[in-house]
Amino acid sequence: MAKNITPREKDYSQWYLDIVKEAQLAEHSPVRGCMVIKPTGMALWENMQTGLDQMFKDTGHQNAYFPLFIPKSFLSKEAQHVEGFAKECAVVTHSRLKAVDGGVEVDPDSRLDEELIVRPTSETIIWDTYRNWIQSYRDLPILVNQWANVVRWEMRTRLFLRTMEFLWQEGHTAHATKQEAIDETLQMLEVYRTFAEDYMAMPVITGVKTESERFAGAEDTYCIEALMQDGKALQAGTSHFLGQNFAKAFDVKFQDKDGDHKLVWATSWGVSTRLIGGLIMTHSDDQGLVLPPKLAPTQVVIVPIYRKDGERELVLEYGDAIVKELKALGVRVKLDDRDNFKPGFKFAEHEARGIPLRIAIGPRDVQNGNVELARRDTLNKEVVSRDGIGSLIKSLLETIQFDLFEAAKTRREEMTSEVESYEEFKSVLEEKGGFIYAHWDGTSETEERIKNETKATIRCIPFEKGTSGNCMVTGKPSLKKVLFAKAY
RNA sequence: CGGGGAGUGGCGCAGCCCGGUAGCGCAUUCGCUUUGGGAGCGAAGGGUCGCAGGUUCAAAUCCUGUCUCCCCGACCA
Repeated sequence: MAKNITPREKDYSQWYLDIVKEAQLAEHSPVRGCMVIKPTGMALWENMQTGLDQMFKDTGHQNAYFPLFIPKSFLSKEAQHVEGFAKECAVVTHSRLKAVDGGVEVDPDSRLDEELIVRPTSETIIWDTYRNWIQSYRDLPILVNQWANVVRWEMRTRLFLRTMEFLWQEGHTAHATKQEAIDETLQMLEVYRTFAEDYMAMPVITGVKTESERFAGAEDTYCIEALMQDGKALQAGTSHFLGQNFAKAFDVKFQDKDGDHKLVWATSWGVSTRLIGGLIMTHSDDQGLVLPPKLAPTQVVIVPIYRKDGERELVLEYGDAIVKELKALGVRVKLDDRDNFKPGFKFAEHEARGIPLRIAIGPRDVQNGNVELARRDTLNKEVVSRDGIGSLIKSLLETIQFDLFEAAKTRREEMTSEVESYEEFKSVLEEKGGFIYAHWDGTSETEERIKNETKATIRCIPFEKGTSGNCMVTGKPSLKKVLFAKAY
């Protein structure tokens, strides 16, 4: 195991990869562009799933599951949608292999009449299904979510942030009215904002995407945008108002109270394992991963310290009692009783894995009725009384959760600028990076020009109120400043 | 898909230029000593050198092809 996580500054990518590796979250698979999520990483994702899933249920949604394979013809039904995804699809063309001297080859006789696409997203197959589910206004709304894997044949991949196959959830809802669909879109965006901020302790900016950044097939794409420690933005979640595009493409109509047949209004929304990448880049430091208590698979680890066998039993017994007490309070706690590692090694290892709180217990502590408590986020250590440890830890976990969010928010604010001129924009982008608010004339041409010249994109048109002014590039009128950044 | 770098025991690397039976550190196993910030000594096990061809008496090393990974671009959650 490496002694240290690599220093940042120049080598942010390497720093990121080292954290993923040292924290045992995931590793590259021999399969091109794919990733193996290790048990520790999966435990983290499961906690995220649990939190999100509960929020979906609380807002009236149910889970369902749709096929992995999508007939090619489905994908061609919505013009914008095809254009967006056609270039990155895995296609199944055959159904059999046959043995050929020691190996296998694709059996040419098994060619499929219609190729199957491995879903890059499920709008098409779901809307094809919804057609049969929806007859009357009484069948609406349909509020369904699916937890699934999807495949996008990306040119370049990066662990968690962009892999060929990734895990996600995709919500797909159908509504009788436009307003109801828009409300749903915004409601789910708010769910994502709440999850990012309250669970992940990752502050986000909410807003709407420009036309060029919009989801293929959507009328409006809303998003949450987070800022990573290297000053690059990460699109952490999207919620789309799909209008009637998919209803038209898949002929999904319902008979309304007034007897008229009407097209259904749609939304879709999703977040993926990319959130784990965002979590890593939001909080981690040079000691490794830092996890917010609400999501940490293990919230507290107890490290026993001893010299002689008698001491080992003594501290383990002391530690066991604390484990029981914390478990009874619903704290996820582990006692690290491995005898083949020294305490110092364990300290470093648990820090690299991001466990929010560490309790060290030596004979001295048992003697005095104390424990040593160490916070992962601040790396501060203090000796506290063993009595009342349960309630202290409960409140400390909450404090850490809160402090992580505040620290991340402060970092983001330090990395956020507001500029008036294009020159200023370029120099801030060059020297500081981060989020930059600037006026823009609302055209794709200007947006494209800025992107080509600076690599910065419009992350979103924020919901926040702003004042009008003039586009920093063309001088044309602008209603309010929009959010720019270089992005992952 | 363009430009750059790299694939050698589980991990990190040396060896390659100049061909001659594969080495170091960490990890693993065993023993003893250690244990309040990544332990020490001794012994042992483990590799068709990414893959496929070619040159050669002989290939990790030279040649050709191919796959994968990393970094920078274009594309994207």
